[in-house]
Amino acid sequence: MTSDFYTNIFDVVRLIPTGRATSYGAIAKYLGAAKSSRVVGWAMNQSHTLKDKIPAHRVVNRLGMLSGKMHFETPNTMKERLESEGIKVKKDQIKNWKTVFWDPNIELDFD
DNA sequence: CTCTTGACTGGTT
DNA sequence: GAACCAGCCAAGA
Repeated sequence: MTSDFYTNIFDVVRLIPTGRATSYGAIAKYLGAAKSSRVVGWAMNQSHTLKDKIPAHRVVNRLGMLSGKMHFETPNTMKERLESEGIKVKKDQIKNWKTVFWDPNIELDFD
C-alpha cells in the first residue's frame, strides 16, 4: 500500500537514536525513493497531526540545517530539543553533522 | 481537474 | 562557491 511509505518514514524517524539525526534524503533513499525527499518533508509536516508524535527534530536536510524549525511549536523548539539530546546547533545548523549523522542505510543496513 | 507550493536533492552554470 | 535549474511526489486552492 502506498500509505506504507508514510508509515515507514515515521517508523524510521522513531528509530533514530537519541543524540543522532538524519536527513530527509537518507530516509527517502532507505525507503527506495531517493527522489521523493520532498515527500519525506511533507510527511514530517503531517507528523504533528499524528497521535504519536515523532522526533521530527532529528530530521534535517542533507546539510544538517534546521530547515523545518519554523514548523514546530516555536522556531526554537527544534534547536532546544536537539541541544537537549546533546546535539550542538550553531546558527540553525548542526555542528559535527558528519558525526551525529545517522544513516539508516548503514545503521539499519539492508536485509 | 489544473496550477501552485513545499520540513529536498543533485547537477550545471 | 554561490546561484540557478530540473526532477520528484503529495496536498491545498
